[in-house]
Formats: sequence, C-alpha cells, structure tokens
Amino acid sequence: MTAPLSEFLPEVYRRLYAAYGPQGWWPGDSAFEVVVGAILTQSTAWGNVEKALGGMRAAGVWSFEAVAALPQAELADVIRSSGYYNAKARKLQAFANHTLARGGLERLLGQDTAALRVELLSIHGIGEETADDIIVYAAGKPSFVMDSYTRRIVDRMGFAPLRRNAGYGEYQSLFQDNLPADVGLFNEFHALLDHHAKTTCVKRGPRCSGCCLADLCWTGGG
DNA sequence: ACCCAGGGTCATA
DNA sequence: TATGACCATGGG
Repeated sequence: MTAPLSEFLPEVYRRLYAAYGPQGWWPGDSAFEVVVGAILTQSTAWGNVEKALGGMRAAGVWSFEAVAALPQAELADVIRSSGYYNAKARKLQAFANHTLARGGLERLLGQDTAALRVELLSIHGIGEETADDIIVYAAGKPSFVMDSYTRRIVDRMGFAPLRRNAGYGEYQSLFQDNLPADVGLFNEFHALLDHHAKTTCVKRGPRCSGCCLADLCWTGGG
C-alpha cells in the first residue's frame, strides 16, 4: 500500500470489526483464568482448553495456591484434554510458585508494561505471545499480541516488507508502532485477526479470496 | 488416515 | 542466530 501504516492498519481494523463485530476476548471471569487459559492454549484448540478449565474448576483447583499444592502428576491428569499435559502442568506450577513467592498476581500485573513483560518472560513456560496475552487480557495494558494467524495475514499483505524469518518483535512492531497504544484496540484487533484467520481466510496460498481484506492482499505472487 | 490447533523449551551447529 | 525434536489430546 502506498498509504502509511498508521492509516492502513486502522482501515484493516475497521473492516474486520464491521465484518465480525466485537469478539469478547478473553473468555474467562478472572485474571487467574486468563493466565491459566493462556498457558493451556499453547498450540492447542480452545475447545480442548475449555474442558481442562472445567476440570480444574470441578476439582477445586482454582487458585495458584491450589495449583502449587497439587502433585504435578495429578494436575497433569486434571488438564489432560488440553494436550502436552505434563509440560503444561509444569508450566502452571512454575507460574503459581513464582507468583506466590513474589507478592501475588495483583502485584505482578500491577507493574508498568515493560517491567511486567520482563518478569513474565523470566517464568518457565511463558514466551512472548503468552506474555502479551497476559499483559493485554489479564493486566489490561497494551502490548500487541502476535501469533501465527496474524503473521499469515501480514505476509499476504503488500504493506509489510519484512525480511525472511522475521522475528516476533518485527511483526509486533508493525502494529504497535503504527497504532495508538490503546489496550481496547489491541484487545479487539488481535481477536478479530484470529477470528478472521480461523473462519474466513484460506490457510494456504498467496492471498485471501472473497473476504473483506481480499483487495488488500498481495497479488505479486499470484 | 492425515492435519493442525489462540507456543515454548531445549539441544545442537 | 536459527533450525529441529519434542511435548499429546481431540475435532475436522
């Protein structure tokens, strides 16, 4: 596109919002549930995560104290349906132990965004995407969430002259540096991109076909 | 039967 | 810095 990204990206957002409406992310009633869901959904369909969350509720494992107290093998059994259950049980307990040892979830999430992100990334099992999920959807602070869906959409657009194998931060900066730092916008934009990729956009090929962004997709490859 | 989901860690070069 | 193996269930 010839228009600057600061105009182009809001246009993408307006189209997605007009097409799909508000997405209501993150599903869940508490910061605890957002954090747990963010870990459990790593490379896993959300439906499988919901079953695991339901299992945790039913088992009374619904606080970081309870998560930390349960033997890891038992926690793994409770979250079985979310897949990678041994790895994820370890991650949940790492987060629980870290949080309990350092003044609780409220203290953690109450920091400024930069300090919060650094601390989240220091916890086993929390990478960049999960950290940004937690910052936006649990802490309510702006840090644009990047994921494979959004990268796929970006790669199809003519506006992104990114190098091959561009990293998380390069894709993230594309949005973050060209949009107002508004957590409500970041919240909805990521959810809309995710919904768009899952429901409408074709998974492969150089461009979308017949969707609200089709005319913005890169046509140089076919 | 095959593909992949709202990733991250760890070993290796 | 950058690849690749590994983690594992459940729905299409």
